Amino acid sequence: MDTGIIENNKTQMRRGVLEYSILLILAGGDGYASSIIQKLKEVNIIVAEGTIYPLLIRLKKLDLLTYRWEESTQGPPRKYYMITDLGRRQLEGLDAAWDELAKGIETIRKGSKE
Amino acid sequence: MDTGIIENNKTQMRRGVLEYSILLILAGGDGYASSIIQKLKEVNIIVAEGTIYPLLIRLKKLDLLTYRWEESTQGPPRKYYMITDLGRRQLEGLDAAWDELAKGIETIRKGSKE
DNA sequence: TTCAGTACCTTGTATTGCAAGGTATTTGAA
DNA sequence: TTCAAATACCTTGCAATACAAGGTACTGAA
Repeated sequence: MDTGIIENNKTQMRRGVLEYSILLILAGGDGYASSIIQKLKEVNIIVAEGTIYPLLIRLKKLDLLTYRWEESTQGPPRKYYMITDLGRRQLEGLDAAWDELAKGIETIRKGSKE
Repeated sequence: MDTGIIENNKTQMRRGVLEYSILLILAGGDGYASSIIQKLKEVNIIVAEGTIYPLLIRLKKLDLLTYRWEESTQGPPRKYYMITDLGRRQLEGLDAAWDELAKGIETIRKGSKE
């Protein structure tokens, strides 16, 4: 595996915000694994299947998500995930955590250019 | 160990940007472990010693940092780390990676509020 | 019946933040 | 001199987790 420093760090950065991103996406509408991956890809956050499935299961176990099965006209049934009330509440905390982090980085960034 | 979902996620978010933050700080002036921890704390990025030492060693091995010893008037000598030319070049890539991620999150965020 | 497309999921590995614990130097008070 | 506190340095082991790789199952068309 290659993993330049940058590539590796992108993975690390992604790591921190994946759960947050998924909750954000589902707060905007229900989705199933592949559709979530697709939405993330659209904003250049690339995630593998092997990452997303365990993550959805974890969030479900924490009662931040639930799901329902839904038939598809194109292939096997889909597991549509929905955010719960608890999930929405936690999402507020994550919003705040992200804001704080982004602000922190901005501050350091400005300081390093004086 | 407690680890609410939020607390845990803060750790995860931090994880992704630690190397980046350290390089940013050192791009703004040399520093030693404790002074770096202090600067991070000032922007609410809390890091333990056990995190920072291995990280500095790793960045040194990658030639993104070097160091010099310097006497202190207050305690034992300090290992002052300095960013290298290679480090500065990599930092540009990390800047871009961060911008991309932050933009991605912003986009999802807006989408989830329609 | 076979194949392609889509969806689901699991296992094993590598990375890495952090708690906990340890060593060494300096200073100053007893 | 001796000891404690403050300040540095560093290492070990654990837990969390992204991902590559590999697997199962359903549908519809050739």
